[in-house]
Amino acid sequence: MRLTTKGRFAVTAMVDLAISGGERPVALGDISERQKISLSYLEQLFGKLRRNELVSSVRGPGGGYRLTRPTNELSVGEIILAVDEPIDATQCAGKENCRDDQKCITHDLWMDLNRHIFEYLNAVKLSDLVEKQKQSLAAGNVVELVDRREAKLGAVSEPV
Amino acid sequence: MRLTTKGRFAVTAMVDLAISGGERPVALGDISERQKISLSYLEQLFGKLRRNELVSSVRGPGGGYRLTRPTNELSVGEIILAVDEPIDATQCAGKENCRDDQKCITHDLWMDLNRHIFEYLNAVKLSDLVEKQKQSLAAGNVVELVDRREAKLGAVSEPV
DNA sequence: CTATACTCGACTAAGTTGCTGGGGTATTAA
DNA sequence: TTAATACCCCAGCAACTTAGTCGAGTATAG
Repeated sequence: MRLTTKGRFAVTAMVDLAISGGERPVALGDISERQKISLSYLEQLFGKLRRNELVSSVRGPGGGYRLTRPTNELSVGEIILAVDEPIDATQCAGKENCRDDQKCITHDLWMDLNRHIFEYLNAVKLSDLVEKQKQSLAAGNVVELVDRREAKLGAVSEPV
Repeated sequence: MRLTTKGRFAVTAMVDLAISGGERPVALGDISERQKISLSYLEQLFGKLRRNELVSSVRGPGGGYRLTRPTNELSVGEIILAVDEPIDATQCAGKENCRDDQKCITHDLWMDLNRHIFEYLNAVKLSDLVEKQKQSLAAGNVVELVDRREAKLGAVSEPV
């Protein structure tokens, strides 16, 4: 698991897609304008999202993208994995031959951390983000100004 | 919060330091050999760890690094933050002026995810990793071969 | 005095990020 | 049939990060 801004872009776009999407598919051009993400970059991201079957595409005029699943069955973890792709990050590349005396210490440790984070991100569904976003919008568009003090995804997980 | 291999190196090295460290400070050269991380790279990482006061250094022969705090007061989150440094990752750089109609959607959402992950990583102490590592070693050094099926940080947090 | 080991800075190859541009192809509507 | 829409794909790019090398220091134990 890697966490970079790339995944953030993807999640942002997917939330936008979820909110904007109704009957007709949503064009990347629209998302690009709304979220100020370059169209070509979005195309790259959505290429991966499509190949990972998180979205489906409709070509031609009136075309665009649609979610392949309801938002409550689409997790943030999946989205990030889809765009950030593989990345092994262990020196021994999955093989356990990295060290023979002490071995590479954090092999399992890191796997565990990774796994936990991934599990958390998998538990956060797109619907949670959409819900939260809609609340924000309903609350009068000044969310960021009042929000810093308390902003839980309460339903999703306990605070640690 | 960013999660890359760089943080992993730092955590690896810190676990090694915690395990190897006794009376005398631990030289980077030793960690370098044991963990197969280049000395110069370790120097860079430990420079940051030192400036963030997670370790202290002793120069000269017999010198090296020591943890500034007991392992149960040193979290994985701190280590990663120390080496990965700032990184804001929001387009508006903390300012909330990024969008005026819909604003940048995931502003808070992402902050929340970040915060949660950070809180988790903060809850994982170096002592947890050291403990786990010692168990692994005690279990006969063949951990990686049998481990893939079940490797929890049980004490630290519930599986989601 | 000398060997050890931290300290600091400059430099580098390879990879990633975010983006531009240019060519496609499928589909719809005129 | 043709034009417009919008996905699809690839090549290339500047800026940055990663992981590392190299070299020149400085503090200190013996």
